[in-house]
Amino acid sequence: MNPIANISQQFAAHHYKLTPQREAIVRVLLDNEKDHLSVEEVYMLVKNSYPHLGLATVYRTLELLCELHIVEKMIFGDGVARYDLRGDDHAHMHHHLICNVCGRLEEIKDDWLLELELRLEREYGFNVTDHRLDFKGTYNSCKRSGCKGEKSCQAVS
Amino acid sequence: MNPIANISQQFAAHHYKLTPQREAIVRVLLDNEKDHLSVEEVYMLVKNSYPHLGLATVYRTLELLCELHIVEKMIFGDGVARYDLRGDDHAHMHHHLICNVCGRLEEIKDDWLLELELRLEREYGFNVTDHRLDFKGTYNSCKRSGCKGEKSCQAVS
DNA sequence: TGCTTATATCGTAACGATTACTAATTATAA
DNA sequence: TTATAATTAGTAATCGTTACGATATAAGCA
Repeated sequence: MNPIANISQQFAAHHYKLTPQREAIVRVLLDNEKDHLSVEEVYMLVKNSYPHLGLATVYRTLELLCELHIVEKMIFGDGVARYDLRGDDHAHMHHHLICNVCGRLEEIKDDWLLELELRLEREYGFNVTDHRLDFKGTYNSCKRSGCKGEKSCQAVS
Repeated sequence: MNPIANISQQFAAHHYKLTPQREAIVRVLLDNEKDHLSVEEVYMLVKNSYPHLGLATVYRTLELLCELHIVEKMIFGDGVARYDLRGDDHAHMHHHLICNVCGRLEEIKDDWLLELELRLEREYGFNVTDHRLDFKGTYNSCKRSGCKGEKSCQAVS
């Protein structure tokens, strides 16, 4: 199914409307599916198709999309929240490689932790609904070419 | 070695001084080693032993401790940064279980990912210096007793 | 078609965590 | 002691985010 129609249905199912503003925001997310956009980035991009749209609407719409589980909010510790469309296929598998040198953020679509989740269930009585795994380190290619300086003291995510 | 003396040495080694204010803050961290305190929490606690201490000093000191790798800054997405003493033994193994129901945060001191890190080195040319793994889910005990309502839409960390 | 009510938007003010800045204080060194 | 550097306190400024009041749009109904 056409993703916009699909999302429109999800809105309707929860008695929300897919207004032109909301649709413009969703299209930006669809067009940048690979990225983890911040609110400000979405705001800048959506201005191209809908110049009049307000910042507060972006905040509200992203929160709504999050509530409907269409996007996911992620906090990487860089001071801004980032949002990501969650494809139906890999519902909750968020593995990231974050490079100390160039700051690049690679997403890995692979579930490496199923076995661990079973273990948590057994040993801790903890039923996992979501997980997130971030690796901080250096790409060998970056180390050789030395693109940029290292970032300051920061948590992994 | 006495932890305060140890930390004092690390300060000296980097041409910093362990002032009374800094020591008071470090003691609060030592006394609450199990918790992940926010700046505000440290501030409140340190007021007991050093009532005159200013908030900015807490910020500065925690940043300094972070720079010296004595504490680690963590962003859990609840709007505040949290800090944790990093014991010498488990330098960078941060696994958390975050309960949807009661909000409890359990830390797991165990390195489950050594094999994965080797794989990243081989397959991605990525050398891991740090990682973090958060599981969001429900303790079976909480599910049964139903302590509190579920939190709003939030990222794992 | 009009009237009513609910929903959504806009722009901006308020908020809260963090950072930056200035003056005052303390330690260090000559 | 005097000069210099490091540290602190207090507060103003910053910045991402949220809340608010007024306006606009859509839906329901006579």
